[in-house]
Amino acid sequence: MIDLAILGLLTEQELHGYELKKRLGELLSSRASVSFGSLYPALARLEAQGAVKAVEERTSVPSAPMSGSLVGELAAFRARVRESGLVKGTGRGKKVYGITEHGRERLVELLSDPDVTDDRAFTLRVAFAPHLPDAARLELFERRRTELLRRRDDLRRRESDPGRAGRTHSYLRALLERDAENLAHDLAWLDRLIEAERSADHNGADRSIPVPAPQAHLQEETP
Amino acid sequence: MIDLAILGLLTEQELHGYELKKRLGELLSSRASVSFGSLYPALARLEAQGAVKAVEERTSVPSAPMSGSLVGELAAFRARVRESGLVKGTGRGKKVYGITEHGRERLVELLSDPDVTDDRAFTLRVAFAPHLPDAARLELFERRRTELLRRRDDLRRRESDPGRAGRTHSYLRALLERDAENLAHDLAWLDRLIEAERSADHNGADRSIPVPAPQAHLQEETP
DNA sequence: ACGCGATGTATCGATTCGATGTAACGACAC
DNA sequence: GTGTCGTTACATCGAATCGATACATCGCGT
Repeated sequence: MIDLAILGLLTEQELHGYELKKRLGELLSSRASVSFGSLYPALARLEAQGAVKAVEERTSVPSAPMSGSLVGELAAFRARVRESGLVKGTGRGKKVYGITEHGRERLVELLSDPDVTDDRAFTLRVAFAPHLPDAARLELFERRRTELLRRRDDLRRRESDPGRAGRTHSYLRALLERDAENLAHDLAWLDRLIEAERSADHNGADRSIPVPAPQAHLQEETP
Repeated sequence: MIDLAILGLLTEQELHGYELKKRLGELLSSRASVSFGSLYPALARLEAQGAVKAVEERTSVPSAPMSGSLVGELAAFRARVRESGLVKGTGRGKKVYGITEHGRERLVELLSDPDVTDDRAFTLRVAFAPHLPDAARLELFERRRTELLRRRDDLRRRESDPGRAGRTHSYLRALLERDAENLAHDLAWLDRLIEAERSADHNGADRSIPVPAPQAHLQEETP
């Protein structure tokens, strides 16, 4: 859900569309960002719902000395044209969005919804985890863990399926192997995260330091 | 692209929509399959393009003894209603699709297109790699390798970005770490795949055995 | 005899993507 | 100063896809 991403980013800072997309690109690891074709409609949607609101609209920086009257005339003409709505492109004039109280509520709602098991959504939720209370955060991690375990069982069932054995060539086996390894790796990472979370909760919990140690893990097996 | 998936599966065996979806679910690892909302339109599209064609349409199994004349009346009535186009659902009557010569050409085209760097697409391509000549297959793997290296450099640049240092909390660092590890892991897997491919090409190349050894790797570093 | 879950085809509205258009701005060249 | 190029920025379009839902039949268990 793109709504989650927008609200999460706007909670931390007021931003305009273009900047929003850039930040999302960093968060979601370069690829797998969102396109303008979904971002702008989503912003309009959220604004209509009252979850965000336009804060500022700079049509022209007043400090810039325009020197000539002709330039001023031109700008005024263009403003009139734009106002008339006869032209598509609106040119420069960044719309800065901010989150509302309602938007903040919606964010917590989206962060906690247990029905979404999407990978992208989980990444976003971790990124915005500081906005969740400790209990909800741990619950989120545990739910993810259950989901990953479910997938691993799925995979194992498929690996030891006598039916497909015949029409399975080496490349398919390689893919299966990759999936299994990736899954195991993800589980190990998640377990480290949970462990760090637990030990941070025990004492006073400095939420800004606990980077999980890169080698620790507590992965039980079901052989 | 869903076209790739459909054509690839139909090359190996004639199938109907529902079965197609099931196979795709297995191939793309349970989640990340496709929905009927894209599958059926895609099949119609491909049929219009002449890449696939409906082979068989079983409307009713003739061996089933319907015993009563009333049942026959009812079925006839329903057939009439369906024919009139006033009703949406068309009920049972599986449409089995097969690939055409044109479809086979299109498949090779889709398997080789160098502009698609999508993860899903790569997985599908590996799954259907046996339909590619040796050279094209190796090229595909090498292109993937380049793409993964590009992403790794992207990630490293982001890791050592002094600008973001301030507003980066522990969860963001954990996410970044996860991405880096996943990427390294994927690269190692790919290198094993390439290695297996190369050694298979040297001799007679039994394309059905060479599963890459789980521990080998030849990952050069850019420290 | 009957209901219920699996198998099947199909469509709808909403969302998202990818491409494209428009435009202002900064910077540098000349 | 005035081209014109690259970056920033907003916006929309058509196509692809999703998730939900409808409709219909088969087969099974009870």
